[in-house]
Amino acid sequence: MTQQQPIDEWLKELMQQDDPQLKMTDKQARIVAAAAEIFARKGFAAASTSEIAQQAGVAEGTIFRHYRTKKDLLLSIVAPVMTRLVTPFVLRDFGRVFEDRYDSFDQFLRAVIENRILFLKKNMSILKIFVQEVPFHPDLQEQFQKVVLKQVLARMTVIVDRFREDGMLIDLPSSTIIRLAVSTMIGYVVVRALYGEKEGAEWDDEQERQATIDFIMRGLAVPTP
Amino acid sequence: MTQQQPIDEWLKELMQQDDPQLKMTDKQARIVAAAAEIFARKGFAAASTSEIAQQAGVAEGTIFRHYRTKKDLLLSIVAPVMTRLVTPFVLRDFGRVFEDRYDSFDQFLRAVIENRILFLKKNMSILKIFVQEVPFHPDLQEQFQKVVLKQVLARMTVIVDRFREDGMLIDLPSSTIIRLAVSTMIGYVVVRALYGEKEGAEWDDEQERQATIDFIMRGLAVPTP
DNA sequence: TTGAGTAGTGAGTAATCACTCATTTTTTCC
DNA sequence: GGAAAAAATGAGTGATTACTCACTACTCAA
Repeated sequence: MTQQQPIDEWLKELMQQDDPQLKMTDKQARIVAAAAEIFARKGFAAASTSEIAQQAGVAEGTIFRHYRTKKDLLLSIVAPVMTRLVTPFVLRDFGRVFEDRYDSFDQFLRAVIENRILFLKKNMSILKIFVQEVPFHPDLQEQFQKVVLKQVLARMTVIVDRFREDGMLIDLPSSTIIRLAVSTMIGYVVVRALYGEKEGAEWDDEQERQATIDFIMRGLAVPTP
Repeated sequence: MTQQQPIDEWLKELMQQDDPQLKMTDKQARIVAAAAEIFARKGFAAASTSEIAQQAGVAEGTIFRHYRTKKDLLLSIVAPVMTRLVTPFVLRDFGRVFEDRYDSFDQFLRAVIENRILFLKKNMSILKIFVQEVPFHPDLQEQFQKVVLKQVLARMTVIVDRFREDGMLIDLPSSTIIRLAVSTMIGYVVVRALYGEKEGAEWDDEQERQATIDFIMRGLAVPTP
């Protein structure tokens, strides 16, 4: 199964935590892995704790020894992904990006796209769970808005402002520029995930990626009169 | 509640059906309305038939007199929206569009965008249910792929091919052009739905719409060397 | 070796689930 | 107005739900 691998990869990190408070027993890790797989496949509401326990090879009571409620289990899987989503944007190192490292917007775009694609590959199923459950959990929405949206938007606004002031971007509100660029990138990522990685698909990834970046760049370039 | 209105509007059409086989009793209509509201708010799996019956002011047994299972009820709400999604694309009248009516791609884009925005306003909550449930119902996925995707894609490919041959679009695969244009439009629609119609939002709809169309046009125009 | 603390268990709980069906109410049509 | 048909009812069904708890198994420091 294609979903197993990224979960394992992500789990490995969780289990190798040095902080003893976050350290997991073997059975706890199997619970999280089983829950993640079943949540992704059936959705949170349709997933039963008994099925999770069975798939994890664990007694049902064991789940509730580690997580007070089923929702706690969901949050323990889904919440960490949010901070991991923001991480590259708040990193000092990434902050330098828009000061002097990249001198063209499309270089910057390509860096972001490549960085986030790697992230997606490792966190696909957990992100799927997150996207599926956000509409039904106001606390998740709130957390996402405060932790992710605000931070990332603030950082990106700074970048866009700088490029616009340098005459490398069209004169539109930063929010509009970000919306256009981000929705185009999300479209690329979603189509790629849906049709790009199937067997009989004709999807030249590098070509599509380049076309996407070029499209954004032409759309956001200062019009030459 | 903002969700009530579009449901009612859509229900009115259902109830005014002339085909006696599709005619609904008053109570059946109330069941569908209640189900749509609760499915949208809590998700299909978390919605209970008893709650639907209560909100509809109907005995629980009445639901199962009209719908064999809870899933049948879901499908009766969600399936019709798919054909309504395709309708404008297979309409004769719309077919003429790309023969001689519109002579520029951005005129065509604006027509599509305006047409589909009207559709969205009337079918918001049902579309929300559809998007939320598609991942968990393979039969819905299959139906969507066959009924919507194939038809709409085929039609759009013809349009794009014609505009490209007339030298009005960049030389990229039609599928790529469609992906870029559609994902940008979806981004506009989604952001508009999330942040555009709130109270304290600064969202100049006409300006954003024009910026979006312009962005697509610049991105897809033949590059002038 | 012992004892304290943690991890794991699985039968048991009340509540809720989708769905049934015998019965009653309403509508239809002559 | 009365009989046949259709619509609606709600108590009842067994299955399943998330979660509890008394108990056992294991780990590890003293």
